[in-house]
Order: sequence, then C-alpha cells, then structure tokens
Amino acid sequence: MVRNRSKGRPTKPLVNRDKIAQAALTIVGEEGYEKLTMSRIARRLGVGTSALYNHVSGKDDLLALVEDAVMEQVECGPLNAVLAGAPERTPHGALIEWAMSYRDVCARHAPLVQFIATTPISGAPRTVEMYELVARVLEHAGVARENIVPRIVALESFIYGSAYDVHAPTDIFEVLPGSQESAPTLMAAQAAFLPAEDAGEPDTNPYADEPFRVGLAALLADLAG
Amino acid sequence: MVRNRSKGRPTKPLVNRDKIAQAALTIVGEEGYEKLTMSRIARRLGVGTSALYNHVSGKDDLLALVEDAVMEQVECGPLNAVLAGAPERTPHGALIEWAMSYRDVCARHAPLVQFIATTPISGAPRTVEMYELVARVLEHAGVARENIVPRIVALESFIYGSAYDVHAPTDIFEVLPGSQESAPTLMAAQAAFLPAEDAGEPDTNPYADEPFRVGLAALLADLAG
DNA sequence: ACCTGAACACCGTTCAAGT
DNA sequence: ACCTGAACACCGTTCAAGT
Repeated sequence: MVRNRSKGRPTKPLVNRDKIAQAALTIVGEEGYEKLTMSRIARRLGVGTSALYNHVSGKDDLLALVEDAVMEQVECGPLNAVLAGAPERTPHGALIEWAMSYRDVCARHAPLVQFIATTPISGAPRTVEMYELVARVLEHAGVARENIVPRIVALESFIYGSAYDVHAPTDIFEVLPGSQESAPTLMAAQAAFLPAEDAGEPDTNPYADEPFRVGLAALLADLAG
Repeated sequence: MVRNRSKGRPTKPLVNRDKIAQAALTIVGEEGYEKLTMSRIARRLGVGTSALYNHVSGKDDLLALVEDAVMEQVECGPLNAVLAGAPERTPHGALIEWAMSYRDVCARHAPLVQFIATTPISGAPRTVEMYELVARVLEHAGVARENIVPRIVALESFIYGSAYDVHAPTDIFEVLPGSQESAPTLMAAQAAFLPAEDAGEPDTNPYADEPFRVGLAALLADLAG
C-alpha cells in the first residue's frame, strides 16, 4: 500500500459508488467472482481497503451495486417493441427473447444468482424497471392481474436455475462405471438424448439449452403466440 | 485446542468421512451454513482442523458429502408407489409430491443449491438413485426416451430457483416509496395478487408457493393427470 | 496411516488518527 | 467528510514432526 499522498481527507473524493461498481465489474469480467474482494477493488482504485467503507456499508451493499450494473446487460428491447405496438412481434416471442437474454446474463454471473433471487428489488432500480416491462407485456398478453406476479416469479425461478446449467460440466449426468447398472433408465434416456443433440453446434451445452427451451415453452404455453 | 492425547497416529482412527458428514449436517442444522467451516467440524469431532484433510480433499469434497446426506431427506415414496403399480397414484401426482419435497429440502439448504446444480452427480450416489426413479416415472407416464433428460433438467432447474424464493423476504417486490410511480403495472399486479393470498395460512410465503404450483403444473401439463 | 501444532496467505470489518 | 494504516477475528490449506 505505497501511496505518495498525504494522509488526511483529500480535497476531492477519490472514490464513489459508481467507481466501486465499475471496478467490481471489471474484476468480475477479468478474474471472476472468486477474486471479487474488497481489497482487490480498493487496489484497483488506488486506495486502502477501509476507504471503501465510506461509500458502501459492506459486501452485501457492494453486491447490490453489481447486481444493478449487471441488469443493464439484459436485452429488454423486444419487450419494449411489443409495448410500442410493433406488429411483427408477439408477447410470446418477446418474453422468450427476454428470458434467454436474462438467463445468459445470469449464467455469466452465476455466483450472484442467489443474491439476486433473495434480495428485495427495492435496492436495485434497474431490476424494478425490467419487471415493470415484463408485467406490462404479460398484461398485454391477456394474463389476469392477480396472475402476473406469480407468473413472473415462476419465470425468473426457472431462469435462475437454468443459468446454473450453462456452466455445469458436460459430464453432469455421467454415472460412475461401477454403478451404471443401478441407473439403467437414466443411462438409456441420456443415450437417447445426446446423439441427436451433438449433431448441432458443439459450442452450446445441450444439457442447458434444450431443457431451457422446452421449459420456457411450457411456462408460456397459454399465451397467444 | 487442549487435548490430553498423545501426539502421533492414534491406534484407531478418530475420524472418517461418515463422522465428518454427520458433524457437518449438525452444524448446518443448528447454526446454519455460514458456520459450516473446517475448524468447526474439527472442533465438534475433537480433532485439529488439519486432521480432516486425511479424509477429505478439501471443502468441495466436504460439500459433496453433505449433498449426498441431504438428498436422503427428499421424499421419493410417491415415485416408488407409482412404479409399484399403486392404483390410486398417478405419475403426475407423484412427480408433484416429489418436486415439492425436493424444493423444500433445497430451501433448507439454499447455500448448497449452486453446488448441487453444477457438480456431476457421479460423486453423489443418492442423487443418481433419485434421478433414476424420476426417469422411470417419466417413462411410465409416456414421455419419449429422448425427452426424459431435458424434462428432468427443466424440472430441477425450476425447483432450484423456486427454493430460493422460499427464503426471500416478503417485501421482495416492495418498491421504494419514491419510485412507485415508475412501476405502476407491477404495483397494481402485486396489489391484485396479495389480498387474495394472505387470507390463507400466514406461515407460507405467497411469493414462493403459488408461483411454484403454477410453474410445476405448466411443466407437467402434458402428462396424464 | 493418521494425528498435532505451527505457519501461510488470505478474507471482511473496525477504528483511532490525520486533514 | 473522507482517507490511512494498524489491528481483529476469522477463513481454507499445507507441512514437518510425531507415533
């Protein structure tokens, strides 16, 4: 911590919440969530670790900042287009595009998912904004008022869980050679599923994308579409 | 770390993987996952922390042990009953009972959910066992072989995400007073949803149970009832 | 093989002291 | 108000030394 700066209060604040959020996002992008520590953020900003506590109450507050920044990456354009009356877009299709984008963002920030799922949205204005859009599209699609919130929660729960699948190892359903005969149906089902899938592009995780598609379709099946 | 025991190798091992798993489960139950540390496990077993590393390769290995123990708590009885041909049970109903039990277990072990979702099942024999049962019930319900694995993944993804909802604060959808007018549709939807719900038992979280019910119904809608 | 005890490289958070 | 720097109470993991 070698700094050639005088010790007391600087004439102009060196840090603010925006800079902290920005530094956090950079660290996450370059080094991953394991490296997202208070001391690393501080080092990147050129201050001592304890300086951060003048702007952030603790790590939970920091994570809320990151959440809000991350939410900006979700593609809400299709939702807006439907609400603007674009004739070639359906609520059904727009919700699917939104959900896929949201899942991809969550997959890139998997360690944040539990935090997002269990923290009130009031601390994250952009999350509120997104849900307002989704609520309006559902209303536009004819979902009864009292069914909108449960529908949103069901959708986001499915999205959160599906985000984990993206980074699951491809051998997630592999069974140990010794105990293969103890799970014959599962093995057969896996064999029947995989050959059909790996004919496609090899970059996507079949255990994530196909289940996400079918689940999403089921959750939106009653919408016109 | 005061122990009145000689220093070298004991004549009989003091620790084994089962005792470690048991101690871990006790700590989780009594003090929560925040307190599940190597040193606390060791203290409960009356050994030094480093002794654990003779039986467990690290914390991930420890968590796999806990996962397997936790899986035993999932109620698979209904699945077995269907496969045994119990006439009054349907695959649809059995899968719903299983899913609810699995969600409840996951909710009690929320910090483990990401680990469960992203770790190969080969390290957790009881998980393999459970999936084999689910696969057989789906087959019995007429799901085509190649659709069984994606269906399982979609179901478990929804279950994982829904587990988080259980412990979400009841004000999760509360919007700050200042920005209420920025989310009018969401607010109206929330108002329309809640009054109908809090008439029921006050113990359950309406933001978790109702969405779980409707989502589950959608994901199983094509199965004979 | 299986334990002890010290050591290492970290965490997040607090707080007096400085301007 | 906003920073520094030391301190505190933790983590998980490693390793020589002991039997």
